[in-house]
Amino acid sequence: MSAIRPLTSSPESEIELLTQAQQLAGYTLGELALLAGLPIPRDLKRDKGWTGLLLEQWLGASAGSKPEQDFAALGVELKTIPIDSAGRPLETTFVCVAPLTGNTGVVWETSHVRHKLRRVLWIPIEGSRDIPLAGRRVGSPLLWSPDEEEETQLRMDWEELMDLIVLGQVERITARHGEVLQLRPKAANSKALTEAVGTHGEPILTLPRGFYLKKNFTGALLARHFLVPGE
DNA sequence: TTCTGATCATTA
DNA sequence: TAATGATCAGAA
Repeated sequence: MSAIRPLTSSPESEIELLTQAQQLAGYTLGELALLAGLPIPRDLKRDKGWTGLLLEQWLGASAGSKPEQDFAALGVELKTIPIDSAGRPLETTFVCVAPLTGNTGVVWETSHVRHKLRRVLWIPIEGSRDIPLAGRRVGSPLLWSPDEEEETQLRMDWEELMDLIVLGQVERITARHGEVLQLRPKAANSKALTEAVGTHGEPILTLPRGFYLKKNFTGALLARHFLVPGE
């Protein structure tokens, strides 16, 4: 019997990472915050990224705002995902910012979306707002890579959205585009603007956008993992 | 009740 | 401003 403790350096293998993640399953966010010496906010209204940062610390992710995978040496991205009592996602999952300029000739194979999602460590976490933040439990982790079907779904949506961006239609894109991947604002507020391409190829200013995984997609991949007998 | 558009904190 | 970490909250 040994106490759990945060990894102080980056894990050197997927096994080490997954093992540590499995150790955290069942603990509450309050317990993990206390053991890590982090203050617990009352709720997430002004600390939306708190859970993600807490788990980063426990798993030895390279902290900070580097445009890299969380575990660069392993090629693994960490994602916490809030779930309801039935294990279904409560929120969409942010993937990365969408490039709105300089996209002539871009292809799926070298896209940021594909790179980010190549290998993901999913950590489900109880997210219902009627559970106090400190009482929310961490679930069993899932180390995932998209299968052929998932990759096809992602590529189709990505190509549709990127086509619209390249053609100057970014402001006509809504969250309803895409079956599993959607484009939505990703900004401090509605006044934060970035450069994009207009209808006639001219530069325009518009809201920064991000790619998000829709709940049907993440819900299915979690369900596939947790419903398979013998796993 | 769900979903889309908007928003919050922090670090370069 | 843009990148990281995401959830909020009003409209549908």
